[in-house]
Amino acid sequence: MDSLYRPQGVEERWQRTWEEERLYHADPEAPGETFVIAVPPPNVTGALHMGHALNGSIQDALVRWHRMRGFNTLWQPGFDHAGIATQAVVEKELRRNGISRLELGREKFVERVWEWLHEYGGVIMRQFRRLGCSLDYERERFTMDDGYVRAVMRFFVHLYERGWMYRDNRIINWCSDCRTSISDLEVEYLDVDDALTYARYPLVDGSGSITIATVRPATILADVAVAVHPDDERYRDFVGKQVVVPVVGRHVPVIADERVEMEFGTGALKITPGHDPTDFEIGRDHGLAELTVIGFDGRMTGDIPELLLGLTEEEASDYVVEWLKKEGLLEKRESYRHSVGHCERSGTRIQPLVSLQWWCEMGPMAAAAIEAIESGRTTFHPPVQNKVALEWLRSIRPWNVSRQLWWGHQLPIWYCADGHVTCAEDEPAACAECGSGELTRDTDVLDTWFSSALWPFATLGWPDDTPELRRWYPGHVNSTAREIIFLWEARMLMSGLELMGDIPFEDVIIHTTILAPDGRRMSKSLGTGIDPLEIIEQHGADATRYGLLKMSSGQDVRWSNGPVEEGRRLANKLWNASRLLLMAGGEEVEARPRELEERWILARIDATRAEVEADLAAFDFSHAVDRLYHVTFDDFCDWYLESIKPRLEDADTRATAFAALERLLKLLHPVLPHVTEEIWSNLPGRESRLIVAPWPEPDARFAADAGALARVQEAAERFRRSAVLTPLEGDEKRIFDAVVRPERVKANGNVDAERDRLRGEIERAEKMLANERFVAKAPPEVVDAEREKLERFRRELDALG
RNA sequence: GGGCGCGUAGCUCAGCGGGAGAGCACUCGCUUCACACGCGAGGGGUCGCUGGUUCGAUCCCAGCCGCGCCCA
Repeated sequence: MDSLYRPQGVEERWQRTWEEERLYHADPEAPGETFVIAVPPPNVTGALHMGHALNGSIQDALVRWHRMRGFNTLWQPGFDHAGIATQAVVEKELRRNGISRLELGREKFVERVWEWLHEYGGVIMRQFRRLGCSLDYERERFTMDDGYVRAVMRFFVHLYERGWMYRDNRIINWCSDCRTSISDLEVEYLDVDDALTYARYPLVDGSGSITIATVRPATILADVAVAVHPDDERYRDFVGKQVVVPVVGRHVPVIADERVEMEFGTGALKITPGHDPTDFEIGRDHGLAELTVIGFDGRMTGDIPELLLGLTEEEASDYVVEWLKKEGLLEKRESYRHSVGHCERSGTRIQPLVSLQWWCEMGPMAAAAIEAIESGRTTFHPPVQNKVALEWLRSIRPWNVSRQLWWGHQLPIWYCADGHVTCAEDEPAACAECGSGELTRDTDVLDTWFSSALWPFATLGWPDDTPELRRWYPGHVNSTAREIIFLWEARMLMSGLELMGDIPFEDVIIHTTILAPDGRRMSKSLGTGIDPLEIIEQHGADATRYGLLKMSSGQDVRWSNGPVEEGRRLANKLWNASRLLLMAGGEEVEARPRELEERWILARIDATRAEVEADLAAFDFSHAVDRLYHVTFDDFCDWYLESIKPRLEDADTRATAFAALERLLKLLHPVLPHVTEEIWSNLPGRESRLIVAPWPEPDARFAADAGALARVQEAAERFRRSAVLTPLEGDEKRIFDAVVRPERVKANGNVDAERDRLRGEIERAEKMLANERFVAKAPPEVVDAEREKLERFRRELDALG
């Protein structure tokens, strides 16, 4: 054994071994209480980033812990098909070869996507393996698998039959770059510097004009009204009158609506239901027309002057502003900074657009999810996230599920020539309404998250009644990043309750966000990302896992190498501690403590077991890992091993030491699986793997000795600090001599320094106890504790003479 | 605009009503027969600011100043 632990090679070897020996594999027939986590399905085109690595470390720690505890444990792997992202990647490749998607045609294009995926897709599962994640890779699922597609169709038809799926012309978020609608959750709001244009709309009766303010002059062409607040005195007389829309000359009414902000601009709002979400709502309530003048390609269209057709919005805006100026209707323009929706994938400014799309009514499903959270059947961690999830569910709006893409689950909707709608899982022979055999399928596909919502049970075979589904649904834990709650957890809850009649998981861990070292988000586009695989190469997967868990305290943290290096030192320390024992030899592994320090370390390890269990159960990984670090360095190495060194040739001592090490390795395994398995394999008489070794049972036999070294440790501290020897006897003296070896230590301090320290302590305690109000009002146990401390310090000072 | 959170040692972070902690970095001493990715010792903090509650506040409350996130 090398004196320096080198994870490279060791880790890959165990990763292969565990998987080849099928130790990651879950069997529905196997006994035991179940523990199930469905991995948040990563994007099939994606590569491992720090968030995945953190989430993988968290889930694997829980999974390994439960597996050791004898649970029937499933960690379900797989991918989602990432409609927009995948289509974009393949389109980009096509363009490099000078081919457009449209030239190729839908069928051929989809074939190309599959080819691309077979070649380049799914790398992330290899990367999860490299992190040591014990997913049941044999069960890998993809949201585009045949069986999964059937589940998605079943879900859609189910919702349709419930009356919750409908087609409607409503305002959507259109990305003219991706050429599809996107959901509200895929819109990212960014501050943008714009100009606010103040334009006068003359009254038709010639009695004056009303001035509106807009950041989008081009949309004036689609105006159908001007709205003012009903309480706004300035405009009271205008309500009910008609104004002339600039450029197009349309006569539109001035209406009153409470949604108008009196303080904004002039207090008069132009209403463009075709291109603004608020205007759309107002328009619907007032029965206004929904004109659109910007098309799916982002260019001007519709019933507008011919010379504007085909212009960009910006060009059209320039034209409108010039026109206003020429006509004397431009009051002013001023710079204006505001928040504007952008497509989170392409970065393009979102075009709100009225468009015919399929919608899902979410209210009833949300109500069930709300109940599940309120009743505590599903709990978010940290608890504040319960509120966040509830808030969103309570204000839920219809979900636009149509995407104008080719890659994804095509809607199970067919239209006949008369426009009748037939919804069916499989292609129907005839129109459900008129019997016509001439049917065309809706060309849209479903939002990727529509299929991900089924992940916890579609991966287990739903809608079939499979042994897996019966055994492993409902699952237990879901772990994710904060911004995914609404996209995924909320929807999995809703679909699980609706289709399975039960929650998909009991606990949702919303993990820490790891920021770049400078405090910005880690992002590929900003160039602030740190590649976890590089960290693994440098320090090992164990150290990386340790570091990530150490950083995972709940609060967002800036990435630093420190915690990872701490993990590397821990692995190295453990390795060398094991070397010491292995080099001493011995064939037995049995706890038969003869000496105080042996009972003490067994008690300390058992206490750590309880603490680590409590931490893991509370999803407090940072503290769990911290305890493991200190019990290994401080208790096991610095005190226990040092104190048994003089007796290492004794068989009982070695057998007990192996037993203690074995327990320590078990506690560390969920965090540092590789180095612990490697050491385990070198212990005498190993026939099974640590990964499936039983987690240590509670062992109270030595609990009474958990504090047995307190006096020795205090004496060591005093001696090292001031060279003052505390009189000790028996075991305490023997341990002190073995660990501290006072004969070899040159004193760093002196008796005077120790006296000064004790005098300071005494002064502080005396001052507190001299305060009558403290003695009268503080809880008696606090006062007593202070008195005891004072006595102890006085005793110690006396002992120094 | 609505909501949430954070400002603690040079750095990254714990602690959250009774003597300010960890890891790293720094200084000093150790070629101690497991480990220098080690062992031991040490320096370093008006716990963002201002008030309030309390016998006692880094911790609770209010306001302010910075920083960030989520949602619209």
